[in-house]
Amino acid sequence: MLGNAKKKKPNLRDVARTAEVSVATVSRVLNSPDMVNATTRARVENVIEELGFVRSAAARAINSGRTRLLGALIPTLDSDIFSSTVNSMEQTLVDHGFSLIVATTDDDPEKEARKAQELLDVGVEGIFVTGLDHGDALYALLHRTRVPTVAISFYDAAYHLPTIGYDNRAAADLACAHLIELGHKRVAVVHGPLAGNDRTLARVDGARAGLADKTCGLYETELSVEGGVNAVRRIMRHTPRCDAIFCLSDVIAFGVLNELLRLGVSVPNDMSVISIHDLPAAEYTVPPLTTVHLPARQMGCKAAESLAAWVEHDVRPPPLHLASRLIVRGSTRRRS
Amino acid sequence: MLGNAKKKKPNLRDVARTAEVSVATVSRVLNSPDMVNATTRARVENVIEELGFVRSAAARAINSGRTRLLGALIPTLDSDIFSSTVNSMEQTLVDHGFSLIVATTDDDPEKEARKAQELLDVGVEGIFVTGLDHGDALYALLHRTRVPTVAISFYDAAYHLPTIGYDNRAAADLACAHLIELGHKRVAVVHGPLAGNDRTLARVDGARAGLADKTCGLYETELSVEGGVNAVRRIMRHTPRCDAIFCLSDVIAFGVLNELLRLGVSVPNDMSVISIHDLPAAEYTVPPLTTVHLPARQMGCKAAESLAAWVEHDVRPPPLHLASRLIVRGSTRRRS
DNA sequence: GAATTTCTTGAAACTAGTTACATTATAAAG
DNA sequence: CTTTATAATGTAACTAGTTTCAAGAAATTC
Repeated sequence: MLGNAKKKKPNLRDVARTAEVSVATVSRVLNSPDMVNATTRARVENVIEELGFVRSAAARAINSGRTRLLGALIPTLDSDIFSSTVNSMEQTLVDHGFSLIVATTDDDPEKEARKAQELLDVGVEGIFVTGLDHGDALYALLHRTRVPTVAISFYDAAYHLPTIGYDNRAAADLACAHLIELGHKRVAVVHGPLAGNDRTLARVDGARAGLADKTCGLYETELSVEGGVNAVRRIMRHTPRCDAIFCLSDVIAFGVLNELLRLGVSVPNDMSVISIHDLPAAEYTVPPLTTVHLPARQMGCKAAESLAAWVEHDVRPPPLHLASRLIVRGSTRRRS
Repeated sequence: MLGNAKKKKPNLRDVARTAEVSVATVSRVLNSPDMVNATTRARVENVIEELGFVRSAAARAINSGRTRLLGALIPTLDSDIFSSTVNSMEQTLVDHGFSLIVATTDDDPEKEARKAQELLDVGVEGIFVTGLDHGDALYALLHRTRVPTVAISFYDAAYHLPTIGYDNRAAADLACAHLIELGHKRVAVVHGPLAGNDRTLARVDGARAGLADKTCGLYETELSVEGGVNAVRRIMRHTPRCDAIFCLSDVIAFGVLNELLRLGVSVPNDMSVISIHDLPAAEYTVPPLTTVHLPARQMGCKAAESLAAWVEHDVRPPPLHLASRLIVRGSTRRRS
């Protein structure tokens, strides 16, 4: 079983020789069968089958100058936050004849630049990056190679790359406005890691501005359910008298909700909880989570279409703002 | 801004001409700089920089016969179920110098075969498939092209492809044994769609066998939190007197837990809930979820290593069984 | 000072396809 | 029975790199 792969794989010339036709004819059988006489075609097709010939993608690419490959630089797939976006990206891209290479960066600029180089090495024709804040190495690379690149998860018309996403600051504002309108006075803000994460940073800015003096502390934690659980423990130690917790991401909110429940803190009676993202599960928590909906799928879809069009027709897409909107459910309540 | 991409991108020959050296020298500067005189190298490097030369991945691939691309056929990324596996796959693959193309199949054999063809068209050297049950078209394709392929999410030593995964049936058995040991008599089983999903099917088989006459109904629902919520509603209508709910997937269990809480059914006092997967969030539900741990990350990692080695050194990996184990937390309790 | 070794470099032949152009044969039109 | 059109196929030149082999120059050894 080990040594049966000895003979190298056949190429176009091998097929041509065996079928006693020219390479051009074989190529025609592959690409425009109608041009080839039915008898000849059948003979060639038999030989192809017989030899197990598979045409080299690289050789095709070299002629067309096209690889039909796009790359996505994503912080991580190991979280609901990006996986749905990547999913819809991939689905949309297929319709445009592209394949998607995913590369995770862990929000590390160095890793990101390295992976970007790798993407270019394998020949991607376009790149998706996440957020606006990237290392100089990446910018230099993108500039040098002029690869079409769109930035997702963040809308900023002034950015030097087309951005397709939502306004993270505005999303935080929406949530804050809701809390204030409900009469909240002491809001704890829980957010994921700030290091290298401009999306979170923008949300924190939005929260700071929107809450003004109604804040009672910023809590940084991991971007996970566990992170939310831990944050609640800290909040209860430091500012037990706060009346609302604003989570800058749904996954954190899930943990917060669970831990509050465990501690016997009633949501929304004793504590309001609000968040940003609106993951599918947000509708089914207890109580259902009030959150700012971010159109993650739509973003994946639009970004895919934009980059595909850019690569295909050389038209740089305009930045696209996807509106976020507040979804009021049961985790927030008016204070008396 | 539109018309500046008129001139085509420079190639090796252009660089050679401008730098007044041969193509071989330019190639050497790129691949083995030490062989080139420092002065010449500097000159060539300047020209490369100046012209913005980027070497064609396709042309390189054609010579090496390598694309360093692998493809993964995954039901969906839009769920925690596969995203962590894909994430660890990608991370591991990078260390071996491969890039990963993801292709989602929605558990549709036709879509899967189509995407497999697309993967081969772009030149992947190896493929990951999910589960064991695939369409004839896919098998034919894999057989014809002899691409190294490993099947994940399912261990079966007898399968014609190397499998790397856990024993889904045994995982269900583990959970059942626990329920029975706790004295449960009436267990409702909630599972995701069976159509084209051999993993779920195996778990259902395991549950049927393990539970024997202790079952009180099989409930099929969507593989989501919402699916779990809906299932509870149906269970309460049809078999309100059951004393345990066995969810064949954590995401369903999350919904089940939430809906039971909303209905005031105490877990584990009135109802035990057990599940399979052990997603990170399972530790932080209320109560913490008793579940069978599936080593999803480890699977991604091992699968990546196996396929990388197969492609690289032509050694077909042996099937690999990853043990699942019961994690007893707070959602199950002994019946009196 | 001659012989040998090492360092650089280039010409040309590869890799595996696609495609423009030429050629031949057959069929239809005049 | 030519002339013209059409279909089918082949030749060879592309695509963009890598690599082998040989040659020339410089450095080292005898």
